[in-house]
Amino acid sequence: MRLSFQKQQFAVREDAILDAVNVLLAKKGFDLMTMDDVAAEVGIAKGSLYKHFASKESLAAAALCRMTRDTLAVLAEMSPDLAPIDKLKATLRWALERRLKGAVPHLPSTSVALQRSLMLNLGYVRLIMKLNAELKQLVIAAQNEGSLDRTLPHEVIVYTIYARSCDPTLEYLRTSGRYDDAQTVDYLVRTCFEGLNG
Amino acid sequence: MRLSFQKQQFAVREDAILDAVNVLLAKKGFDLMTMDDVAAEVGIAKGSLYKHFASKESLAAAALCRMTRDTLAVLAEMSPDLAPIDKLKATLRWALERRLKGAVPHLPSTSVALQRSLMLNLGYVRLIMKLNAELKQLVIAAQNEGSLDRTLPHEVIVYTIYARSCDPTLEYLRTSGRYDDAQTVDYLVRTCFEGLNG
DNA sequence: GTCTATACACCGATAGAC
DNA sequence: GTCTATCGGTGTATAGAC
Repeated sequence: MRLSFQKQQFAVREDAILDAVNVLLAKKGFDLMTMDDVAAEVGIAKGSLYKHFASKESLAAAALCRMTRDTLAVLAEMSPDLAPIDKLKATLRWALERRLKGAVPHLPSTSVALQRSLMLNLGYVRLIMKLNAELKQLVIAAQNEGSLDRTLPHEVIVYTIYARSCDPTLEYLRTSGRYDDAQTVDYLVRTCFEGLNG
Repeated sequence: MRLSFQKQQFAVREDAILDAVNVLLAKKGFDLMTMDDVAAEVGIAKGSLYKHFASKESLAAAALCRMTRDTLAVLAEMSPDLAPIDKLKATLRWALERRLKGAVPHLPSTSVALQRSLMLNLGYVRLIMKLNAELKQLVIAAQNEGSLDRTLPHEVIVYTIYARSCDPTLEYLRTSGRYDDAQTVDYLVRTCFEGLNG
């Protein structure tokens, strides 16, 4: 069943809003992002935002949900032949490349206020738990293959990969200007899995 | 030359203010920390804060300067017999244990606003550059000894250690409640240097 | 130097016309 | 559903009495 023209327009507009939110979250963080900023970036009035989203929190939650869904889609589309360890590396690589393109990192550890409200958002919690479960399965499979340290709890591994995907080192290396993007991403992925000792 | 009683009182009061700032920065982050919060935590009036510090930014900068000085002191007091790689590990371990005790992480990657103002604070920049220089020397020495990967730029190594000291993984593992503090710190230090592959 | 009181600006959210 | 206008609340910083 096709969507009506109005519904399509509505969906397109909403996607544009989420794009703006993504840019602003990456640039200023949740606490410093204002609804005026979002409205200006989209090019609509502030009041109109509230016809699409009930609050600033739900706006951010929607943007983060979309990104989590994208991550799940990337995982789902990977070749089944790929080894678990390579799937994990590819996912981290994808997340870092996406951040380089201006996307907000996965875990909004930047704002306690946002974290709190997200934990109350059922849709977001459901998605993040699904992603956690898939990553956990990959970690366990990689441990069984011997490509990840068997003595580490999978929590430690999953969180460490998450953290690396949000790592400020990415920004620091980029602003230093000494390495191109591909090289930077390589360094981050490699040191995450192989360590600094070499 | 001894300080007058008044001067001593002033210094003690100022240290108490910085303690409060440290607690609040760790708990709420810079953007959400208010001067009312600080005043309430110290137990003085908000107006009095401005007799000690000119602005919220300079207040946060002073707290971070104190912490950076502490880090430099820890480095200075280490036994000269300790291998460079072990000094680096011990420094990371110290930073993580300090965070577990409620201290703010070194790099305020949590707030773009704070980062900006800090880069304009000459005192802070001088301290952080001194710390960077010392860490860089340790990294190079460790690379020469073969205990750190020689193919990695020292920038990558130094930033990665910094990032690990601020890593949200610490909070996640703690709130999971599955490991005690010592175990948690061990996991973080070990995976940083040895990687996840084992 | 500490307090109370306040100036001034900004933000999230809403109201109401079209 | 989009706009303009505005309310209520809060935050930084300052003024002025003591």
